[in-house]
Formats: sequence, structure tokens, C-alpha cells
Amino acid sequence: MGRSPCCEKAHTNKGAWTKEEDDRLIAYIRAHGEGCWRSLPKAAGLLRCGKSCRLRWINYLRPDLKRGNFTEEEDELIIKLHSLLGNKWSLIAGRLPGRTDNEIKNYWNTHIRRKLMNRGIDPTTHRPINEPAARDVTTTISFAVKEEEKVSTGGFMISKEEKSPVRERCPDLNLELRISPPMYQQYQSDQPLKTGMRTSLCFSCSLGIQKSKECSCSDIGTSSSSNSGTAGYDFLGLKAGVLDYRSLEMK
DNA sequence: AACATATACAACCGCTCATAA
DNA sequence: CTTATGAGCGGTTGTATATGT
Repeated sequence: MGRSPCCEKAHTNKGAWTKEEDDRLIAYIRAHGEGCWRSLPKAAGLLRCGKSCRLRWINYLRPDLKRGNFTEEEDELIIKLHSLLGNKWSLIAGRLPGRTDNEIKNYWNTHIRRKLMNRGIDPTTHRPINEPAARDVTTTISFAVKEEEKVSTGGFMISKEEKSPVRERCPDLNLELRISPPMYQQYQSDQPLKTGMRTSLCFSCSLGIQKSKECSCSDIGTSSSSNSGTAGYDFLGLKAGVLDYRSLEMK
């Protein structure tokens, strides 16, 4: 079966873009907007693959790009976000206006990795390089306001919880981020459910994205129709204004 | 000055995901 | 449900430039 190639490779240019190609692409997008990348090259008179056009536009030609050196604040934010999100460059880029995923990825690989190594920190795990076998500590994103150790990380609140004696097999490989809706746990554990209170949420709602079509719980609970779009949990601190989840989406 | 090596970053490739037919 | 397609993402490569010998 397989799939057809994204473009006719035999008749496409590769490598660095020329000024003329850039101008053509800019002019076309100004006139028609971003749209179907596959058909764009032909329509714009470019001998380029659609993917190549998209990349060129997103990474270089977009008018809202910042360019220039990264500031110290951006460095630190990237480090914090990377410790939370891993190599999710597009998500990280979503928190840095004017920066692209490709730019951040390159910057990470060329600058920040070395910077962390010099600090004695493993850039992959964000732990001290010489730290003996990792302790059984799991990083949990929690939105509950509890009086426990919290680290503010670019808007996220991170708590470190010491786990039970049950040890995981490969603690070094445990890079998961546990996202736990705290109120749900609270309801389960120590509060009798009030009448009409939501007992469970579909995944969409638990992420704070209530899609009316797929949502299986929109008819229960207390969320009114007026705010159903943002009902559900305060995912990544959305409601608290700590982090706007929607802004994590790309560009 | 000439060459070797390191660095930075633009661009490509292959894959996954979402969606429409 | 299956398949085809387009878009997007992350890893990797290629090349221009900087630096060292």
C-alpha cells in the first residue's frame, strides 16, 4: 500500500532558499493566506515541496518572528519547560512568543545542553549528573493548593511527592508527568458527593477541553451552558491564570 | 595563509495524528 | 471500519561560518 510522496521529488528544488523563492512565498501567503501547503508550491510558482514551504514560512518568513539572541529569561524558561515537557518543542515554542520550535530545538542542542552540562545537570533528566541512582521521586503536576513543597516553573506548579515503599523498576527511566486533577481525588477520598456533583469526567473535560460532541459528561454536573467551553478541570492552571492551556497550541 | 576542527542553524526526512471519503 | 491524504512534529543531516593550529 504505502502512501504517495508529499511532492514530485524529481521536480523540486532542495537546499537553501533563494531571495526570489522567499519573495514568491511571502507574496503568495500575503495574498491567499496560509492554507493547503501541498498545493501551495504549484499555485505560487515554486519548485518546492509543500512541507519545505511550510517550514520556510513558519521558521523564517512569518512576520511575527522575533529572531535575534535568546535572553537569559528565555533560557531559563526553556529549561523549565523542557524539564516539564521533554522534547515537546512545539509546546515549548508556544510559551515563547516569536520563537519557533525548530529554533528552540537548535538552541537547546547547541547552547542549553552545554550550559546544563557545565552546571553539572543532565540535560535529559534535569538531575545532577553525579547523582547516585535516582531516588524514587515522581514529579507531579498538581493544581491543588496544598501546603507542600512547590516549585514554580514558568507558570506550572510542581510538587515532588515521596512515593510509597513500592519502588519502580527503572526509576531512571521514569520521565512521566502525572497530571492529576486534585479535586477529583478530593471528592473521592474525603468528601461525600453533593447532589448533582460530577462524579467522573470524560477525558476531554479532564483536560479542560470540553467538546460538546464527544463530551460524555456535559449533561451532568454544575457547569452552566455559558461557560461550558472552559468547564472541567483547571488543566495546567488555566482558570487560575497560571498557564493558558490554549496558548500551548502552536502559533 | 592554509588547513583542520568545531559550532550554529537551516533544511530535510520519516513518522504519527487527525480527518474526510 | 478502512484507506488516503494533509499537516505537523521531532530527530537528523548538510553546509556555511568561526576558531584553532
